[in-house]
Amino acid sequence: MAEETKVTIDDIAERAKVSKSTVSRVLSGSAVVAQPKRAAVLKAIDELDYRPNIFAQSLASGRSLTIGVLTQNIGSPFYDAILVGIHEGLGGSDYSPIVADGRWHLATEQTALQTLLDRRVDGLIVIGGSVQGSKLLRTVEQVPLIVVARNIPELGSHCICLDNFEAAYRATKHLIEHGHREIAHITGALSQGDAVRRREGYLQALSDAGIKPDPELVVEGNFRRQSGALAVEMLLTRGRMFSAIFAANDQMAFGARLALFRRGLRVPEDVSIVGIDDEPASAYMTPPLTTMRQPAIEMGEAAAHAILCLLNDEPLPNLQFSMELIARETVARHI
Amino acid sequence: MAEETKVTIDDIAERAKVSKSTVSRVLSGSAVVAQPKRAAVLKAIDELDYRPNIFAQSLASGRSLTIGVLTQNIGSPFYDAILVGIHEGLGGSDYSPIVADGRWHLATEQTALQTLLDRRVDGLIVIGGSVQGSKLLRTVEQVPLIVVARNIPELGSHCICLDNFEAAYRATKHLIEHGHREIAHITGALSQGDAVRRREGYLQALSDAGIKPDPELVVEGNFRRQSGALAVEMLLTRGRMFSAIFAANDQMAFGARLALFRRGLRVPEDVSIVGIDDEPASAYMTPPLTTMRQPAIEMGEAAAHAILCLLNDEPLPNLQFSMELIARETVARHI
DNA sequence: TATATATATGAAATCGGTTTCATTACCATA
DNA sequence: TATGGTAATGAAACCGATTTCATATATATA
Repeated sequence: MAEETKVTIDDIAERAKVSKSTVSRVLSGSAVVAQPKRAAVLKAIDELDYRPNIFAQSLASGRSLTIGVLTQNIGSPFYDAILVGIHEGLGGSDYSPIVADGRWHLATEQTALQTLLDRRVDGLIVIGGSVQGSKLLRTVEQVPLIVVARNIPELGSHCICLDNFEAAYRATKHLIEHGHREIAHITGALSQGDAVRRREGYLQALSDAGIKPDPELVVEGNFRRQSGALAVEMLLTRGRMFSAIFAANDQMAFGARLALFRRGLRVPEDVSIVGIDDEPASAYMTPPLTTMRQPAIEMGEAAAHAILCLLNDEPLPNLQFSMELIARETVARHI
Repeated sequence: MAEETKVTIDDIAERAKVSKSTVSRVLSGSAVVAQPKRAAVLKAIDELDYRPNIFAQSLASGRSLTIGVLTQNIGSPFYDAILVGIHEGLGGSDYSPIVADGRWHLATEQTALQTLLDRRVDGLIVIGGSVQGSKLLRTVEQVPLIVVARNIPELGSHCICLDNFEAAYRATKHLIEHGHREIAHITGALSQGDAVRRREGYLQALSDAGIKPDPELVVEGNFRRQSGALAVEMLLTRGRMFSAIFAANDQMAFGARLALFRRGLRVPEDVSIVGIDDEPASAYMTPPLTTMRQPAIEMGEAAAHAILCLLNDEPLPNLQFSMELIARETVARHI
């Protein structure tokens, strides 16, 4: 491409009249170097605008200064928010994240994981996903691992996740407390544990309130907007009455809200809605969506910090988070 | 961490009874290897589950198999959509993207750029941003570069961008054609060229229709939802009548829509809205937002393909994209 | 059959650092 | 003054691949 007079550590050593060992030492601070020499080295580095070759560094030291991030769906607000947090949390450290996308597809996910491992990441953050815990367990022997937004019992303390059951329970209870009894539920993809647990929380809240769950009122979605709209259509054609909808995430709540709009049903006057996530767009739905807030950015940051701790053999900080009910304007009292 | 009997190329060579040169050759396909030996090597690789050390590869070959992506705002739907496209476009190739975030902050952006360069990326994709063209021009001498969502004249053919002037012109014209004459405009952050060009398109469309632009009807936003809401508040307090709003992006259109809702103004009966971007959420606004579609994912994919072409010394494909009007339900005829 | 050419392979150099180990210089203690 | 210990430094080995170059073998040509 161009002149590209590559400056190497030897050039610095020569110019500073020291050995490359010494240059390496001032670079990494791995040993004390006499002040005059250190100064000479620094000066040479500056004058030649020297940039250590990261491959050579990695090869020799065995560290890549890279954190692998395995996400499931780039472009999804919730997952992206976690990524934001991770970037944030890694900022200032020497580590750069390198993210691979599993696209909620097992084979893709495994390939992505392998790619990350092949790149010899120093740490791994897995967001959601469906790779078996056992496989991850094997991974954890190779590289420090933190799991976000998914609970893997075997990995207990290394998981940053929330109580999905409880979140759903509280969301549903919120509706019940507003007088609703016919509460529909749009589930997430039931192949995912989170979706199942949320449904259980919903069911439990109903029975605790003495309401007999009606199977006709729950329809399976897939966590995406469109499925929320479809679900409402289905609910409506089934003909069962309902005064409220608990959607397993905000995306589906948006979809549901649009479908209701199409049918001329008002929110919240005719139908109340509660979602889960509190993604950035939720506050700007019309009307603003009542939802259970997942602190996605904070969780991402926590994951980054946790990985850094693991890398420095420091004890893990507290990784507990909980959901918070954000009562906005999509829930009305039902008479 | 564990047993970790690292398998190296020498182990493979030994087991397959060939030299490491030969192993390297079958690995990279850089030269013909006799069938029996090739088979032996492959067998050994498989049996030992050998994974080449990427640092050693990179150090020796000078290639990192890594594409740097400099974005400006992880978590923003539009930018994230481009990232999705890039991931998509790189999938299947041997290259992995590594993304750094400039956060629309010059110093941060320069640091991020330097990080990417220090990591010796083989190619660079810059999304938006404000680093001077001249600086990028110097960068382009070090590494193949593609710029997305920003036009840098000096880099002409390496830019994937759209005609913002025209998009704004057509969006405004769409409103005019529906009988609107008092059309407000919420600009983006005017420190960004895109925002300026969109405003110019808006202004031009007005004058071409013989409408005298009213400075009171344009308010500066910053491309974020909240600024859209604020802008509407401001417009309303100014007291100037307007029957339509052209927002420089969808995010601000969402904000505007919420503010109108708060004031009891109906969309589109009382006020029509047009945005720009057509981000995924736009189709789920209530009512669905009329907007100019930017093919973000496609642009990201094109950027990835273009970089790959550059890397293979192939000619660049066509990088022309254009915006398309997506007429949904936020524009009504004004009498 | 002798010679030229092409093909497959291995030995060794190289990429640019880190790290071990030995050496030297210096200071404190006996 | 002799001895032990410490601190700073350089030489050289090493990390694990790619690539150049030389060599041996096979094939084609005269």
